[in-house]
Amino acid sequence: MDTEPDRDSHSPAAAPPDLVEGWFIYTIKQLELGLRAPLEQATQQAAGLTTAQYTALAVLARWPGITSSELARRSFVRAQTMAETMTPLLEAGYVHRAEDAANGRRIPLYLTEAGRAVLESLRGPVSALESELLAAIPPADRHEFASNLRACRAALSELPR
Amino acid sequence: MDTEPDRDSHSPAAAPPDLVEGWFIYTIKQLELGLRAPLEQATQQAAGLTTAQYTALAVLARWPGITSSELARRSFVRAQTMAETMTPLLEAGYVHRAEDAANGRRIPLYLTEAGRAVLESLRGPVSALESELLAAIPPADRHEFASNLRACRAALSELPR
DNA sequence: CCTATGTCAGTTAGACTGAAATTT
DNA sequence: CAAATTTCAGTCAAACTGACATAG
Repeated sequence: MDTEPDRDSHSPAAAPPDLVEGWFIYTIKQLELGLRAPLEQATQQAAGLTTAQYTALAVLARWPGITSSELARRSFVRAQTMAETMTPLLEAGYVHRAEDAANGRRIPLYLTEAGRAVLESLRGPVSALESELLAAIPPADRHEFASNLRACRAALSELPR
Repeated sequence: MDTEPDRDSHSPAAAPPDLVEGWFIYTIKQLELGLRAPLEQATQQAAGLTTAQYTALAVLARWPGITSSELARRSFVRAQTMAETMTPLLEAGYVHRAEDAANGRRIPLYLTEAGRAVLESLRGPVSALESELLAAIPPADRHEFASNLRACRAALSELPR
């Protein structure tokens, strides 16, 4: 698996094995691309959601009362993008906009019961997909793997703009 | 970091902490989104490449003689998408199309010297970005982390279509 | 005949930038 | 006045589907 490629005639001096830096970056990109289709299928047929909407709901489930802008920052997209993602979720009644007494601009968001239900309905299909990938990791490594992946995300959010 | 969110009034019985499955899937998505802008900036200003083009070159560096279709499969995109990504790289002279004596349909692809050079010129900026993220992982874990991440990618490529 | 590669064409989800109004 | 949130509007890279010729 992922053995070294053949070094053939077109590689005069044979490129150094570490020519390809960025393995982490493009592996992440490949994973995201590869997950896109099966996740879209799962979320679409189980709940009529796009993956962007599913992700927004999932993050919102962890951070109830968050605003759309904050949700955008956590998700590494612009506020305008998140607003577009949220619109159908608000219309579908999966998300509720509350008023913030202390700040007229902030609009805290919450999952509704319907929103929680739709997320719950996706647990099966999404977990199944996730499990198939995580099955490739030794059980003893999984907790550490998860925390390291989250550590990368945290580092990413602290990058200079 | 990533502490438990407040359980507030809108969560009547307080959702179970594991309501949000799919942490792996949406963390991957967040990482890809968060990496998009800084990577685009690095590749664009150092070499005038898009991230898709950079990724194609990086994969091609590891698998010289691969065809566009095979490259597409490895990258989890359709053949048509990869063809579009390749076109500017061929025109720029970063990639060379060879003839396959054994099979008139297959067109093996190779990095040219210019292609290798442009990849080399990106090592610095890309590694810098990558290093900032990987710095969040204990050095002793890094090798294991890399191999586990690749294992997930391998599992993904073996998913039933 | 069936499959895979390569190519032309059109489409779309989901990001982006720009700009404006509102509030702290 | 500066900074942040929300919203309207337009744009774009980069994926998608469909169709078709050709090689094996």
